[in-house]
This record gives sequence, C-alpha cells and structure tokens, in this order.
Amino acid sequence: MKTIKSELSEHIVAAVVKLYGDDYCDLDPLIQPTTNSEFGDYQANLAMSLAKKLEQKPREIAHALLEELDMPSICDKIEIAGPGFINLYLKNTFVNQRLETLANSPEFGVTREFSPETIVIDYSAPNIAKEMHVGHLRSTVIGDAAARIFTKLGHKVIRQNHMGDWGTQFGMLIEFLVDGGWTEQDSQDSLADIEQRYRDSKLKFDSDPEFNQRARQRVVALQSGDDYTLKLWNYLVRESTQHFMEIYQRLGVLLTETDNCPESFYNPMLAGTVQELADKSMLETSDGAEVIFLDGFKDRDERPLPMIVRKSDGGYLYSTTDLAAVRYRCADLGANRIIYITDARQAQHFAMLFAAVRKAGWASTEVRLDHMPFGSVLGADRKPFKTREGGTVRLIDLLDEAEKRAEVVLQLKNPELPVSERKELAKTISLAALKYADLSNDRIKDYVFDWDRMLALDGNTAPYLQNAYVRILSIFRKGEIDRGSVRSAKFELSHPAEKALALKLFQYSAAIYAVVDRLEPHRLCTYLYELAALFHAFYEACPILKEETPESIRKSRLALSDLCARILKDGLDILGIETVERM
RNA sequence: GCCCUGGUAGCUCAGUUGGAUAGAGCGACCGCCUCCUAAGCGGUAGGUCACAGGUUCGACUCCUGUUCAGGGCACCA
Repeated sequence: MKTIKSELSEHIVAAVVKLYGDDYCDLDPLIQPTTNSEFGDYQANLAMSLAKKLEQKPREIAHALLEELDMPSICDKIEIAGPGFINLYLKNTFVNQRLETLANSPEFGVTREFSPETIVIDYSAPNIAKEMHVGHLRSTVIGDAAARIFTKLGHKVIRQNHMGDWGTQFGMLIEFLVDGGWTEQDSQDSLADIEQRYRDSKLKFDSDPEFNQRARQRVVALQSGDDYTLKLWNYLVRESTQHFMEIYQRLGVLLTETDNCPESFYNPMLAGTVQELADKSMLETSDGAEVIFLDGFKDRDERPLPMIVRKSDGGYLYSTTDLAAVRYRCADLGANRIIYITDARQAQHFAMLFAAVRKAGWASTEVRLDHMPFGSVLGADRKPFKTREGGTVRLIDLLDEAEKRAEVVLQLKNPELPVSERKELAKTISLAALKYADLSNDRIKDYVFDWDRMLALDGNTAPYLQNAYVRILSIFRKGEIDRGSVRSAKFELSHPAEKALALKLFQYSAAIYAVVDRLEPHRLCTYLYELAALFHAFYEACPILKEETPESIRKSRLALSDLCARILKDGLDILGIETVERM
C-alpha cells in the first residue's frame, strides 16, 4: 500500500525532474504532514533546500513547481507560503478513497519485511537467587515490545533470557548455605528467604577473608561440575526460575522457559572461547589475568583499559560469557542482528564487547549489533525508586499495588460494575498503565515513577487509550451494529474533525517504522495518544447514532470509528498492552 | 582526570533527515452533560528550549566551548 507521502513525493519529484533534469530523480522532496492545519494537510519543503543549488529564490522554484505539478485528483489546492513552503490541500474524495484502501489493508499499511532477518533480542535477564524487582521492569517491557514489533514486521525473532546464574556470587551464596548446614529440607525456603541469605553471604564475603577465599574456591567447584555444589545450585535455579515464570505470565509478556538461555549455558564454551582468542593473538596477560586490549578504551589514568576474559584465579566472568554468547548467536542461531536491552550503565561494556567480537571475527560486519540502553526508574525525589524503608521495590509488590489502585479508581468512576468484573478490569488496566508509563517515556532518559499520573486516566496514559477504544465499542453496542458490517462502507468526510482523524490514521505505518528505525517504542505511544485524542475530538463534534445524522454520513463515521479502534488495538498489541471491552 | 547520557512551561513529558507562531497532560482559571460513557471536549494564562559562540535563507534539532545533573572507567554484572 502506497503512503500518501510517497504518492505526493512521486508527483513532486516528477515535476522537479521535468524542470531541472534527471539529476534530481532521487531527490527527497521533504514532504511531511503540516505542523498546523491552517497550512493545509501536507507540506513540501524542498524549494528552500534547492535554492542554493539552483541559484534561484525558493519562492521562484516553488512557483515553477506549481506550474508543473499535475495532480488534480489528489489536491484541490496548492499554495506557496512563507519563504517557499508548498502547502498541499488534499481533496476529500481522495482522502475517502485512501481511507477505503486503509480499511481493507490487513496490516494498516505496514508492509512485512521483504527480506526477513534473524534477530536475537537479549532482555529481562534477572538474577538467580533474587526476586525480580523494579529494575527488571524496563528491560522486560521494552524487550517484549521490541520482540512483538519485529515479529510483526516479519522477522524471525529469537528471544534470549540471559539470566544471571553463574559467577562469583553463587560461590558466595552456596558456600554460605553449606556453612549453615544446608539440608534437603531447606529447599522449602521461599525465594525471599534465599535472597536474604544472599545478602548475608555478601556481607560475610566482604568482611571475612577466610570465607571469601572459600567462596572463590566454591565458584571453581561449581564451574568444574562438583556434584554437591551443582545440587545446591540446581535448587537455587529451580526456585528462581519458577518465580520468574510466574511474573512473566502475570505481566503478559512473551517470555517463557524456552527462551531461557542463562550464563551457565555458555559454561562449556568458555574455555574454547578464550583459547580461540589466544589463537587469534588477541590475548595478553596482565596482573595474572587474561585480557584483551582494544583501541580507544582507556582507564582513569589514561592507560589502555583491558577487557578481562579470565581472572587471575582462573575463573571466567561476564565478559567471557558475553563473548561466547555472541559467537553462539551468530554461528549457531544465525543471527543477522543482536539487540541488547539493558540499562545505560552497561554502555561501555557493550562497546568493548562489540569491538572485541568484530576483531575476533565472530560477528562479521554483516551482523548488526545494537545496545538499546534505557535510563533508571526514579522516585519523586529523583533518586532511584525505592520503598519507603529505602529497600528495593519488588516487582510483585509493584504489580499488586498497581492493581489495588486501579480497583479504587474503577470503583470511583464506575460503581455499577460487578465486583468480579472490576477485579478483572483492574488487572488489565493496571498492567497496561504500568507498561505504558514505562514505554511512553523516551527510553534513554531516566523517568520519574508516579502512581497517580500513570493511572490518571487522562493525558498520555494507557487508560486514556483504552477508554477511546471502549468508547468506540460502546457506540456499536448501543447502536446494535456489527463492526464487520461497516468494513465495506463508503467513506464520506463532512467535518474537519473527521479529516484530522483520517490524516492521523494514515500515519500509522510511519509511526511503526519510526519505532523500528531508532528502537524507540515511545514514538508509537505518542502516535496512539494523538490518535486517541483526535478520536475524542471527533466523537464530540460528530454525532453518529443520532437521528439528525444522515444514513451515509453515519455509515462513514461508523467505519471511521471502527478503523480507529482496529488501529488502536493493533498498536497497543505491539506494545504488549491489552484492550478491554468496557471500563 | 577521561568518556557516555541528559537539561524544553510551576510539575511530568513529546518535538521526525534542520522548516512557518516550540506542543501535550497535570496544576491554575473560564466554559460544555434532558444529548452515542464527563475516565470526555472547548478555551485562557504559563517558555531566554541550561548558558555563550559558530554553521545556515532558516537551529530545540548540527558543530565548538562553558555549566549543572546522572552514570561508567581491572579481575562484580
């Protein structure tokens, strides 16, 4: 399906070529929706940019183009304004016809990728022996949206949950459990208990050199496959994984157990990975550790900063695992692209990792490597979001709290709802609000967590979008009209609010591509919010079911509403957000 | 010290490859329900786009410098 922008572009480029020659056949005519409806519907900004090259005044170029332009079926007015803007006014008949095309396009103008890629997305990655907390929310939610959008575009998406289940901290925790005389019976412990032990073991690790030493040996035992150590470790993994899966299910994200590919998965590959680096002459020994030096990385004393792949005690660490993971993902999973969704603090680690795997040749230049960093979640005091007591906010508590608050709001706004329905709705709405609050902020920035704002139901929130959807369904319910029955209706725009809504609907595919190009889900949020706002304005201005509305106009408005609902739902679905039937 | 991110209305945030008068929501103020769900809509007020230069016909956007905030910089992840 051709977009309106590309259609306009073709006409304008044709005019440019006719006037100034074939050299301009690839020119971008800089078409965009107008910033203000008083300037028409679309504007072309090329006259200004051509002025220097052609050594003519922008307005003269614009005038010449105007003479040459021939698209009477598309525009009913074209005018020149300001320094040389070309303002295009679309004909209603053209808009009507394009609406019909859009309404019958299964993907609303979003075309599936002609040459699909295999995209590995590395996200969520909670740590074994710890409950999931607020810090895991962004990676999980953003990663879920990324997985959904690439899948929608027709790519093969391989989700990878690179859980932290390997390394120094497990030696520490297991040694602590052994010290405490761990028995099978202790395996009744909750994950919260385990996490408490984890914290205790950390304290001991930092304060007791003898314990520290034993903990390090325990890591070696773990990594070399000692039976008893593995038994305890398996227990920790089992408990933790179960907890993670429960949370994922509740969050409604795509991650399942089959996506688990934790650090330990790479354990058998680590020695080989390091050996291969040695074979490629990339390794150096520095202070007893095996390291890679990469161009452009310096430490605080301006000396080359190493990437440590093997510690002086012989143990491997996250760098080693990440190197092995890239190798595996390229060679075995056939990745064309790998996307890491982690917080921004790891930027340097990934910069080094990417440089190293390029140098080692594990990721060819054909493979695209992306770090998709995100900022922290902050409290009202602009410091990292904590509980009132100053502790880490558990994800489960966050979800419970959101649900409770949504229920209170629902009771206030719609007291007639039966309790069971209210509880169900509270689940969906609170989850939507939580995810949307996260996704609608530019991911690179820190964002301030605010309960009242995310559930505020107006402004750029999930409930506002869900409400627009509910309103549309409600029209059809009230009129006892089947939505499918309006899909073939003729569009007949008769009010500016309808046209404004229509123009926004046309931009859905552009919004999707904007998200993909820059890996910025908030662009889709902004789009959907603007769409919902335009729908609400249309709804106020344009009666639909009322008797005063002529039949053909009513049909057109119903079709417009239905299309709007379908696009809202589709967009929210990409974000991993559910719609509701009523609220 | 070096590097990476940010700084837009009182608050929370958008702002597309540089385009016209920088936009929302909240809060404040003024309106709109005998009418498809007022969880809504319309309007008013509120800005030195951190600061200073530069490039450009045109800069919130690009470049340089300054400043403030957050983060990273060797065996944790």
